[in-house]
Amino acid sequence: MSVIESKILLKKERQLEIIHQINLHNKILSSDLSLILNVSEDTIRRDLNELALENKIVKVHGGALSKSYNVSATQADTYAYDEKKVIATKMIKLIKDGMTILTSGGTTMRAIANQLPNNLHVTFFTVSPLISLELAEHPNVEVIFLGGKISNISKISVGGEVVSKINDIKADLCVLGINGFDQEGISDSDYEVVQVKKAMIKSSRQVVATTISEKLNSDLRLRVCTLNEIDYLITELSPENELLKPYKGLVKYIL
Amino acid sequence: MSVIESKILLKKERQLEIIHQINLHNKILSSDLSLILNVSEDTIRRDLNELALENKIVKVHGGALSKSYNVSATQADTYAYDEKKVIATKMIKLIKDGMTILTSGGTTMRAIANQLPNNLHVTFFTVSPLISLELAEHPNVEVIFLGGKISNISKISVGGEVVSKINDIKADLCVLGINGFDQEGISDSDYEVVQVKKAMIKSSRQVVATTISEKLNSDLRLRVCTLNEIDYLITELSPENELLKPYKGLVKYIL
DNA sequence: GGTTTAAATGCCTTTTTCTGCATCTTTCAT
DNA sequence: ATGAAAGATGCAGAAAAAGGCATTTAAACC
Repeated sequence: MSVIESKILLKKERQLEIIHQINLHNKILSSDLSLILNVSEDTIRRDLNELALENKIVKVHGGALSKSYNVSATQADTYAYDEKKVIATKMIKLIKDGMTILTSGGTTMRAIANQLPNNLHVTFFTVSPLISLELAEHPNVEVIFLGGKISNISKISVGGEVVSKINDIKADLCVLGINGFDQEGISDSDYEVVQVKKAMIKSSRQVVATTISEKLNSDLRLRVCTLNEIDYLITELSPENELLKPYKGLVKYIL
Repeated sequence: MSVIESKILLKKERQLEIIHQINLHNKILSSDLSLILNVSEDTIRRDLNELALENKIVKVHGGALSKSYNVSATQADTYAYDEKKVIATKMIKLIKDGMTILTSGGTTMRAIANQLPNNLHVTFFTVSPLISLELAEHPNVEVIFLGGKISNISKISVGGEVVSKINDIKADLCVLGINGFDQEGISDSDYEVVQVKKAMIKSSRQVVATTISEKLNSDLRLRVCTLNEIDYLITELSPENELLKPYKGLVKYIL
């Protein structure tokens, strides 16, 4: 740790200290720096200007941010794609020839559909146009799309017709992409999506919840189901990971 | 760290956190962000506006959506895209507020869906996952997907269930993408697709056939309908073009 | 060491930015 | 169709940035 002495620092020293602080905290306020370094905010501002000009930091109103903190302009790719690929690999191990599988939408599900091996002979029921297309690329997969009104927000089909159609199905597996997950269970923020997911759970022998660990311990407005309704929880983490401890015993299997 | 440490965040930081939240949940409500980030909804709204302007997110009434809903194949590299855009422009002139429209799949239809002006209030019934997604981008369009088995080949839903569902609809307009077209009428090579298209024609007051001129004078194995069942023929050519002469009088309107 | 010179710093004033509030309009769901 | 929720807009106070100016400081030169 850098001890701040009352001694006066040279300009160069001070700027090094500023960079140090930013690397440490990813951000820093001009006012804090002024206090720490015992110079006026004007001086700090001038320092930050110089450092920004040298591309050492990112200057923002009120202070500065670390360069690494700043997201690249092109974040086009799916968020956390690597994590989702790990999840897909684990998920696919649960799928056996001849199964009937009910699935929702979401980018995690898309990764699963994408990674699916071509030799699997299974039937998928889905409410997501995107997933249906991804699945339809696999020659031995039968894809049934459960039609209905397409929600502008969630891009899956919703409404009474879908729900009643789901009720007529008896699936081996239900694979859910998750938005909110905590000790209380699965939650979501879209009323119509919740209705669909609830129906899917009810119509399946086993339920698999898939989510990247970041979504653990988040609670959204509407409840989809409780933890005891879930058979498998799949994240990109190893089952022994600390973050999964709270769910031990509450969910049958954690993969 | 995504953990909110200090109460006060810099504006840029806050916006990064917003993007993070959206990537995590695919969508987010302004009110939730206001709570999470401890600022007024006005500020959130301004942030969302900025981020939308930078094309980082998609803003909707009440919150924002993740931008990553794009389907792999981008529009621009579809075959004969320019021609299809011309067709789309002509086609869209036939659409009036309040209409119910029945559509098949195909890249021409996709161009139409893409070019659709945002102020149109119409209801689309479609059997194509791709078209449904494209249409769902338009806030004032209601999209109903007619579910069923997704054909691996044509990537639209087919089968008895779809056909009987179509029979229950009464649409103002049927917009067909065409594969084969000659003096005998419309033809196609996939049996299941033909069944669906036949049903669509039967359920619509008016039928619009759209095709690039390349497909004119081609005959495929299976007949979909004869020319007198078609109300409009739309190609990228001017109606006076030599290639369209053979169809004068056989089709009501050539655009 | 003393003087010169340029850089660095602090202070002040003027702009700009940010944010919340109030008001009015638009949109949405019932 | 109508009431409620969300959005847009203008305003004001607070905070931060920018630029000019004067003073101090550090270094360079003799």
